[in-house]
Amino acid sequence: MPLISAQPSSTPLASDAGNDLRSLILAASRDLLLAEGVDGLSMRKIAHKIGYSPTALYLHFPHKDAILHAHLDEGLGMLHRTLEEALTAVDAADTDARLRALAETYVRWGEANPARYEVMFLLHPRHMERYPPEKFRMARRTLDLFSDVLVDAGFSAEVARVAGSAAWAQLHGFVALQIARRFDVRLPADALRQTVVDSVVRGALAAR
Amino acid sequence: MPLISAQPSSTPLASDAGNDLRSLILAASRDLLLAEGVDGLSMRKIAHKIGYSPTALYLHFPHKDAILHAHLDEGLGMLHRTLEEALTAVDAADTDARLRALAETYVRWGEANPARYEVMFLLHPRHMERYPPEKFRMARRTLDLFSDVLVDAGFSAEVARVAGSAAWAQLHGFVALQIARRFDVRLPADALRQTVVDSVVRGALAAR
DNA sequence: CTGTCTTGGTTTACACCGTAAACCTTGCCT
DNA sequence: AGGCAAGGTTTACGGTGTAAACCAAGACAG
Repeated sequence: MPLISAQPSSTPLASDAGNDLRSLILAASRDLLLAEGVDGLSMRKIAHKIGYSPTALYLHFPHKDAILHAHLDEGLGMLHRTLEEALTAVDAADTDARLRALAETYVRWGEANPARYEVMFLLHPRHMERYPPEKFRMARRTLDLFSDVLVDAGFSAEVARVAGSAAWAQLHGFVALQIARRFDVRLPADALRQTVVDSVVRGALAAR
Repeated sequence: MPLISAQPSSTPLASDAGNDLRSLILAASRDLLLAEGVDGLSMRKIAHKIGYSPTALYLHFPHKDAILHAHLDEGLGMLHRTLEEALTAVDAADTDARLRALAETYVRWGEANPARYEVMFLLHPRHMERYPPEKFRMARRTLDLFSDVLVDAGFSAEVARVAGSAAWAQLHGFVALQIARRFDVRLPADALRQTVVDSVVRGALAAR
């Protein structure tokens, strides 16, 4: 039992419905993450927020990165569902429209969820060294959405995988620079995003 | 005078020819940077390496980020020269070839200089807060190489700037994921890079 | 020649970090 | 009642960037 009673997360998700400490940690760290970004997250801050001692967190997570990984998984799930949903809203026979939906949705999701995107794709490789390989594999299911569309369009599996990864990389570049605010502020963001999406869709279709 | 005599940098550059402490700091931090990456760089390590006390570094740099920024500038200069050189090796009238040279060279430079690329474009925004705005502006000269080619090809200045930034972003995505080792290792790296470069060049040309 | 100011450092200290090790308290089971 | 396991806490280590105080040597004015 903690010394100080914990205050509930401001935005409880279904996944931390339980009252166990693990759920408290996840909820508190999510609050911190969304409010202050990934470098505003420390074991001591999380612990303080929920009224436990810092080392209590190690009863439920082997290290800080494991907490990061939990949020990575959560974000991956969110993104995956968002992309799948975007696909359903579009003519299943229209390859161009499907790719465009995927690309546009991916980019907009990243822009709208910078802290989550950071945990998912901007984390330094050092933080990924202990990420379980089987989860790594599962994480690629999201990437597969791109190549699946290409396979449906008649691309060979091999080409589709390369083209899908290429498309992902190109979109990632835009999101990463956008989140890092590296673009000239005078640049019209909408036109820029549009140009990138167009380029990626066209490039994927031409990869055949 | 330091307590311990400093050992010279293993790879002295022209820019730190002087024997003053500032040059020593830059040389030592570059060694550390290239050997261990950006998170292997600490004020204490640099100081120890050159035989000074950690706080001596603050006589020549206002904070650690300023040291990072110095290397950022250096890397930017290297990249800029590399790209310009690549342009001279190609028919000045062939827009496609010029763009392709720029794109391919950019990507390969990033892959070959991961530690420098990290300092230049992968640093957390937090480290850029104190980066001098006038240098920020100068840094964009490199990006301008892309849009200049498009302007030469008859694009309007406005469109060229957007398309140039878009091209940069897409290439950056590939380099960033490559450096972070996020791609499936079974994916053929050459085909992937080729696909990205093709896509970016085609996309830029189509932006008109 | 002496006293003061400046330059270029050092020492010490603060507030933070992740986390290993030892310890303590409570409740269950035999 | 005795032992044990679960679920914590305390303390500690080695690391971080950097602010503040201090100190020694040289330049220079009176």
